[in-house]
Amino acid sequence: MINLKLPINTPKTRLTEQTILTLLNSHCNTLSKLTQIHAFILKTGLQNNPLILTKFTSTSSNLNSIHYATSFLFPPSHTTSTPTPSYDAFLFNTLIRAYSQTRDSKSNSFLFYRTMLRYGVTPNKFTFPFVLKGCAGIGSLRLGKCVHGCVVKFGFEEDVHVLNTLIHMYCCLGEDGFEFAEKVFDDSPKMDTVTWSAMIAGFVRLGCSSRAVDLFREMQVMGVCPDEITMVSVLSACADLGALELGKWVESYVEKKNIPKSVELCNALIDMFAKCGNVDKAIKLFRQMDSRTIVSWTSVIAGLAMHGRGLDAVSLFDEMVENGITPDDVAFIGVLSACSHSGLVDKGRYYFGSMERNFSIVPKVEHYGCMVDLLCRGGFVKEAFEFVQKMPFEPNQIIWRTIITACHATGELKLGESISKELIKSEPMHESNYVLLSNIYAKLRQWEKKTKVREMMDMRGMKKVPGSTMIEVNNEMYEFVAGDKSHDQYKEIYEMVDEMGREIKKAGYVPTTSQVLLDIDEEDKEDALYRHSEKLAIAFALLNTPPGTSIRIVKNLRVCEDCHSATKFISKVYNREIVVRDRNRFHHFKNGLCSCRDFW
DNA sequence: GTAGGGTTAG
Repeated sequence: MINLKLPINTPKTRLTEQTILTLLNSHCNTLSKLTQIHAFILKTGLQNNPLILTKFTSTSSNLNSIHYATSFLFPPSHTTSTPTPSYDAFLFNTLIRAYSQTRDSKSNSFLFYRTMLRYGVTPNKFTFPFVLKGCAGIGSLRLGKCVHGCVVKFGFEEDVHVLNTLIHMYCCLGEDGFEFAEKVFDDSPKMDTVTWSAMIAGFVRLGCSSRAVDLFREMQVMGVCPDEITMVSVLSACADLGALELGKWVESYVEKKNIPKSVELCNALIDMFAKCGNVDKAIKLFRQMDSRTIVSWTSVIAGLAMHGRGLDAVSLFDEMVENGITPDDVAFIGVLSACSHSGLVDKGRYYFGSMERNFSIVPKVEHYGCMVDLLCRGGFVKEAFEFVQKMPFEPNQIIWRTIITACHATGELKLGESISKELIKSEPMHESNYVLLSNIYAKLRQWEKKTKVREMMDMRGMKKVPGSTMIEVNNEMYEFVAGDKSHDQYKEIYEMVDEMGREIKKAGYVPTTSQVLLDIDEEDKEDALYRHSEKLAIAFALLNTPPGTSIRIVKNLRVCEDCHSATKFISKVYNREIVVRDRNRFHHFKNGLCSCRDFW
């Protein structure tokens, strides 16, 4: 209980006001203390004091206390025997800001902006950045445009803070919103570091990382200095592209320009190195950090998971817990996927169980998804199926696709067929559902049915996402698709591919033609395999990089069985370490072996 | 009392 003794002989109201403000400054970190202070405020009759109202709102840092503060400000009508308090813009701004900073209640920002107008309070220049930040989390373009209209109506369309948040908000509203972000950006009368950062981050969020990098270069040409926040987004873009050389350049740029290495920047560096194939460097940076957050730990754990270093990931997770860091739901996704990629079925079961038992974290659908994947890859397809039927959620599309992939791999083709058909019914515009069904028919050698699936896709105007491989050579990113002839060097590349084929065959490579899901003869199948984008990229790398150096490539889909086998031989015959990032994980090929131990 | 950033199952 808070002990309050009021000194004698002081003007009572003034003194009480100060006491409450002091209390709010020092005792506001939990809901129960806030409740006690509230009781005290009611006792003193100061519940309408504007200073106290604002302080009470601004000190409510977690969601429960914000809700509590709200119910204090806007009590249910039957309890309002006291006169209506005097609300001002400052008070509303405080409340709107509090909600804009929450994870799941951002929409209340807009709600209280409306309440503000209803109470006849005019928004000021601080109001809109908060409201717009809230709107960014709601995801409605219509609402966003409506608030944009309000910005204009109240005459804040030239305020640089407002403009920057406007760009940010539109960037959070998907492709449709993005057009408006670009328009605001292009028309901006004042552009500062934040304006550019917001737009660069927007490109990354939309998955247009190379355009984000282009914009960063443009920013430099325009003479605007990037800061640590800009660099975080640029590093995200590098991570997404798998552009290690560019990422390293960013790291040295940060050093050279003395850009402060915030925790977030270090986390972004860790993530970049892990996603660009150098997880050891990520660990090194992590160990050098003075202070780490849960995100730092999770980034390394997820990085190790991606590289198939499950045991390292698990021991880092344990080390984190031993260090008194409470894992959150994201950290569990990291450790569970680590178990999954390394076949650590029992460990995965243990961590899943410990979520609620030891940390009171209720597993979300993603965690169940990890478990399904873990069981499927571990060969327990039947158990995975039972697990899905018992789980407290409706399984989502991702979970069904995991099971179908497992059915394909383990030969449970009839089961895979029936689930795929159901999936197509429920989600007819998702092309990968058709691809899965078509692959199953290919494995069953039912060419007619397979053709029908493809026809169905054509009829609905859908196309299979083409496989593509990216490679960074001399700080440039090159992209290859199957059968690509757009490159200047294409003749040499195809000659190299032929040579590679001859050399690895001598070493014992046998093409895995069953993977080619077309009804064509074996020789043509072999030809189709040689045109795969990853083989073209590797040939390109062999031609354009010094002997003995490692080759890093990034594939947009999962690496196919034949390319996996061929790459093992190439690594041996040409004495190259080849690091392949596919859609799900990394493969480190060295001396004829792969780090995934053919388990992926 | 204002804006932009880091980890997330296949």
